[in-house]
Amino acid sequence: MKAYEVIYQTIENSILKGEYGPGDFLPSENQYVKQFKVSRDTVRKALNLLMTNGHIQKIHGKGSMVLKREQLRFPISGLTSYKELQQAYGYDSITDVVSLETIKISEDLSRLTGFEKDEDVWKIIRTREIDHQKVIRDTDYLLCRLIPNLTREIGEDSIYKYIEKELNLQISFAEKEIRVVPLNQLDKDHLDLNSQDNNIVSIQSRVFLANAEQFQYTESRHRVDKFLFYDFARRNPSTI
Amino acid sequence: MKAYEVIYQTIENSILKGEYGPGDFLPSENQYVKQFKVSRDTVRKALNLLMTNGHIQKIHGKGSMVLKREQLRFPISGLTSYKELQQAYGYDSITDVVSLETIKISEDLSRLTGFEKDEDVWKIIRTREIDHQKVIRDTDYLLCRLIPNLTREIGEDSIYKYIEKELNLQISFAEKEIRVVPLNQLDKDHLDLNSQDNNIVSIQSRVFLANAEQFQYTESRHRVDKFLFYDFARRNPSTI
DNA sequence: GCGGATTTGTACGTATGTATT
DNA sequence: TAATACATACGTACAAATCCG
Repeated sequence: MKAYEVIYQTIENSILKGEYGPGDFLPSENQYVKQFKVSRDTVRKALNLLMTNGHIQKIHGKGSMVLKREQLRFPISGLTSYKELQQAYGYDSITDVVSLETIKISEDLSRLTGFEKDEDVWKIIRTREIDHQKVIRDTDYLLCRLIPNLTREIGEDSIYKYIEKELNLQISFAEKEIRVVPLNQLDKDHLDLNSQDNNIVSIQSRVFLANAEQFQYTESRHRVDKFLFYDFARRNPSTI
Repeated sequence: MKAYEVIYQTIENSILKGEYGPGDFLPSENQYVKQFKVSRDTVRKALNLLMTNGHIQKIHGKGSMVLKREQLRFPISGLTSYKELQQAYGYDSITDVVSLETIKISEDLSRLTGFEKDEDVWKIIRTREIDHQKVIRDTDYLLCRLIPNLTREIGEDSIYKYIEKELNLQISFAEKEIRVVPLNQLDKDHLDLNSQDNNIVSIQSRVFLANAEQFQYTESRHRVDKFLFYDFARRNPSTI
């Protein structure tokens, strides 16, 4: 592991363990230099990561203050996958693979997904059951060229885990749009809805690898009362 | 202006002008070192900023590729204020100040807003009219201690501009939650709603200064059909 | 209010590692 | 293999904000 990653994780753990609480100041950069026997540059990389992730606020001339983060959030931001969320928060949750097939991208699908026309893609539809209610319906399109094999088992577990751990592809960034749209027939067929519902939350995202190649388009539809988006944002992005 | 900011803006402008299109590679770091007569460290800060803002993707061993960003998005993320959005996208838009008063934070309000009990705050309610329809209703709470004066005129223009330009306070980060909730009576009283609407999008945010002091709590309620959240996110936050 | 100590921010330079072509 | 380009790491110097006596 890289030096700044080791330092990042060490400090993050000490925050998560409560060794430093909200409002406390971390040791100074120079103290960490001595502790880890690295250059200040390396310490600063770790601290800047902690800052962009919302753990601390660096204050010029004072030090690095630990922030209080509201717990038990649903961070759809930052590309966290459903499976990771489920594990992190221990939801009583089941994924059901409704369908799995390969199709060719049409002109309409090309506009929607961002994939080139005539590309071969996997199309997988899944529902997510939380507390014994089906409240999320995902439709994924994944590039066959990059993900040659896809099974129902992978779909029931975690596609992201498969892509990163098995295929060793590096998922890097995503564009995402969130809207509220009318229910459609597929929602009614596959989800457990409330009688007064006429809308659903739609999250469309295009996901890219480190080489800027798009490998996924997803629409994730959430029953409105089960949807919560939490975001931590900096105004002048993460100073560097 | 700082050296890396100058370089950032120069490169950003050349991208926005179309000098480099999607898929093109920027000059290498070393070429920028020569061009701007700075160290490579400084060039890298500028390029990393471009990367976190979604303008480019740096690819190890290859270079910095310009990404295609979908245009005309509504980036509520990144703390952009309503007024800035309006100016950027030229919406035909009017802000109406419904009420403006100072109140003392009660125990309930303390839990909601994150402010300490008994703090004095401004409470300002505003509606936003887009294309001649009132579709957004904002309720802001602002700390009197930090923002001593607030007028209807400032509320009609831009509170953020006032805070940053006039008071010279540095807005730094925010936590934000987005939900879909039932309409309430105030929504019905102050907004132009569609007959079939029974829900509204609620965005709650707590906003902090560079010294980690919270100065604002806002709930922004959007008519569902006028709500669009656009987000650009990196998986391993902005490498540094 | 001032000066000095501490702490973070910016900038420069150098060396080496790793991915791509 | 060699050249190029980005990534990591170390070190130094000075600027700017904060704190305290």
